[in-house]
Amino acid sequence: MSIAKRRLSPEQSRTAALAAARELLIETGPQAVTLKAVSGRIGRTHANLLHHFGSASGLQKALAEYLAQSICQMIGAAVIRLRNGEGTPRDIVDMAFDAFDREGAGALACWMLLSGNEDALDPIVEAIHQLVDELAEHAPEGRTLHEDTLSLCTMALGDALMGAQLAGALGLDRDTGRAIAEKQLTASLLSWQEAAATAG
Amino acid sequence: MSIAKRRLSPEQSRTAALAAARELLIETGPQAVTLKAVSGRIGRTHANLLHHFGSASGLQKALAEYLAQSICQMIGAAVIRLRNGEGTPRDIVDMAFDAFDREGAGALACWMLLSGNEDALDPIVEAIHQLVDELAEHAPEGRTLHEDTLSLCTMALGDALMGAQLAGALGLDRDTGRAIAEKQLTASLLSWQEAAATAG
DNA sequence: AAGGTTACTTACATAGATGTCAATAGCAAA
DNA sequence: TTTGCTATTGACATCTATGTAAGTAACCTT
Repeated sequence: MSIAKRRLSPEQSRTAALAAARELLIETGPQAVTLKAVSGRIGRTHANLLHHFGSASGLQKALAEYLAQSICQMIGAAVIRLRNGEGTPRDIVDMAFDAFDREGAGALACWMLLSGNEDALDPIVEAIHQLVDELAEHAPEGRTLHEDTLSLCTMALGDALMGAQLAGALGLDRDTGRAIAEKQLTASLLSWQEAAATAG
Repeated sequence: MSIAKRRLSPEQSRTAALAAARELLIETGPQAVTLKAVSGRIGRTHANLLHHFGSASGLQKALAEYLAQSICQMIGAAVIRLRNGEGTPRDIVDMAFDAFDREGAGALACWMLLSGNEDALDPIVEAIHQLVDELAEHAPEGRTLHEDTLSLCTMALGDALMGAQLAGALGLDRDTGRAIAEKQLTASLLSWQEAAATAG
């Protein structure tokens, strides 16, 4: 009766599902990431997703992990490039803002928190933690990026969720938030370099 | 058969419902603000809420309006007090952060956006717009608070949603976000006062 | 080729949220 | 008191998301 599809490896299935979930998240928002919608997009049934992810919140958690890791990898690489004199602070700012905005990390994090599914946020925080730790290894003594990271992530999240509406209401350009963040990060990095020059 | 409760005026009913909805929002999050939960808390039925608010999204929109107006009124008063030499910039920062955090405005705004119910966000943006317009009337020439407002609201929203987790992961105090915002706002206000002193 | 593992499906079950509608009854006005 | 308005309720209907269970079939191993 049932015309079973070609069998995919669990790994392939999970990857396809997460890609579809990510698309839905970015296109239509968190509410659109349902078992039915995701499974439909990859040509399977919702029971299939339950088979692979155990539960709906299992899928959410896996999506969080997937997004957080790929984004943090991207940002980490950019920071290291900046250390080596390639690129500008603006690149970092843009990347962080895009991660929370266009890449859907903001919507995801927000979704997790609001749905009370707080432990599903762990992968995101974990990935940020890991990124910062890694970056700290290359930092000058007595100076960390922690406060800059906090400030940048906070502004990027807020901007992703409400930036467009706020800017519109205030008669400002859409990228005013980015510009402010860039100014702050640049100033902070400059003071850092000066401190390092003085110390060295 | 049915033992009808004492009849309240539509105004009383709406007020009681909105107060209950606000409590639920702050205590348990947006997902808890359902017709059943809200009506149960004020001792009515969910059909009663539908009678007064028309629909579930009608209730949400009314809640948004209610929160936005009360919060903006509070902040506006504080800004004016600051202008008159009473209080510190930190008061403004605290108020904005609390509005998005403890007062539930952040969760509400986020909820609106994520549920695709974007027009329900209008009252919030409208209230902010109104507040800023009102404050602008008392501002020195050629200088507005718009960028400061954007920056403050953005950071307050981001901090409300992810501040605790981020600070924890980065080994920072919970109020680091506020401290950063305070530093920025203070600096901006100082440059404003200097400019005003030079011009005057 | 035979058999076992398991990806996959269909069908069913459940729970919660939203919404409709007719009926009841509190309250004010006549 | 009587009458009209409407706040309020209970019962019912629907829709969506999630989850369960058992059967089917694809693929790998032997």
